[in-house]
Amino acid sequence: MKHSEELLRSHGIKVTPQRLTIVDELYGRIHLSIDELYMAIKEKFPSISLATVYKNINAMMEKRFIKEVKIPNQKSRYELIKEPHSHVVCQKCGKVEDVHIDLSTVAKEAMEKSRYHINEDALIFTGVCPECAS
Amino acid sequence: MKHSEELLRSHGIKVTPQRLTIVDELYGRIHLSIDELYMAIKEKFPSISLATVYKNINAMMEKRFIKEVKIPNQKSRYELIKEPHSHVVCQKCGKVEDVHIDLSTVAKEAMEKSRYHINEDALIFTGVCPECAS
DNA sequence: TTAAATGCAAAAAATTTGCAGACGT
DNA sequence: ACGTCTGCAAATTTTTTGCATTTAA
Repeated sequence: MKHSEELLRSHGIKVTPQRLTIVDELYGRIHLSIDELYMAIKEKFPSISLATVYKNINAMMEKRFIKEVKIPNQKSRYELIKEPHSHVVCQKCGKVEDVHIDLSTVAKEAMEKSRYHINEDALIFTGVCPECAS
Repeated sequence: MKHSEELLRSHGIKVTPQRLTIVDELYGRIHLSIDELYMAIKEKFPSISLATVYKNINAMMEKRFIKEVKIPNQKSRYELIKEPHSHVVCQKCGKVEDVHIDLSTVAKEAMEKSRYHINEDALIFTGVCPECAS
């Protein structure tokens, strides 16, 4: 069984061609905004409606297998949930990439200083990517 | 001269009662969404229009003395720019607080791993505040 | 067979714009 | 006096909703 189909099935959400395309797209490009997603899907699936994309993104977020990445000065993007990681975003070209950094130490410090019981973190670094730097 | 007036003046933006109220509001409550801001200001300044709030928030962001804080599962909030800091947000009551943590070590790690030249970070911890925990 | 998903159009929500009059410098 | 800001209404943009039809299980 295809990876994307398995993902939908295991989260108790109906497997439709539209949804498979959305998930496949997210496997391939990792971070996509609603309209990037919509346009990308329209190529493979011209009849899809924007409302369907919205409905599915919301459904998948409720089922907790994709999540929204809120990026400074950009539209939100969506990604499949995998192991915890942070993001770097290029302020020149807008590119977004994953970066794996252990945040347990800072999370511990945040708990001590804030007295909150922390269970998630979202860290986004803004800077200039190697391509734009050269 | 009032602190808020000085702030506007020093950023080359005209001092109006509406703007003073916006800045004062942000001094007092630290993190406010557009409509929290709008409603709060309406009390002191019933004639203010929502468009004015938007225009001013955008103007102040361009002048770089306030910034948007994008929070998971919530509307964006805005804050006056001060020394760098992170945020904790309570997933029960929605409260947002500052927490001061030194991120230079993780930023360095992000630079090494991503090869980006990092110059900003935005870190938000999600958890449960002491009040909601008890 | 049946509950859920799709696609459309319409509605609602969020944000921006244009412009005449008011106001700050 | 001049250029900017305000407030209103209208325009755009973004997201959600209702509903008839189709589709997955």
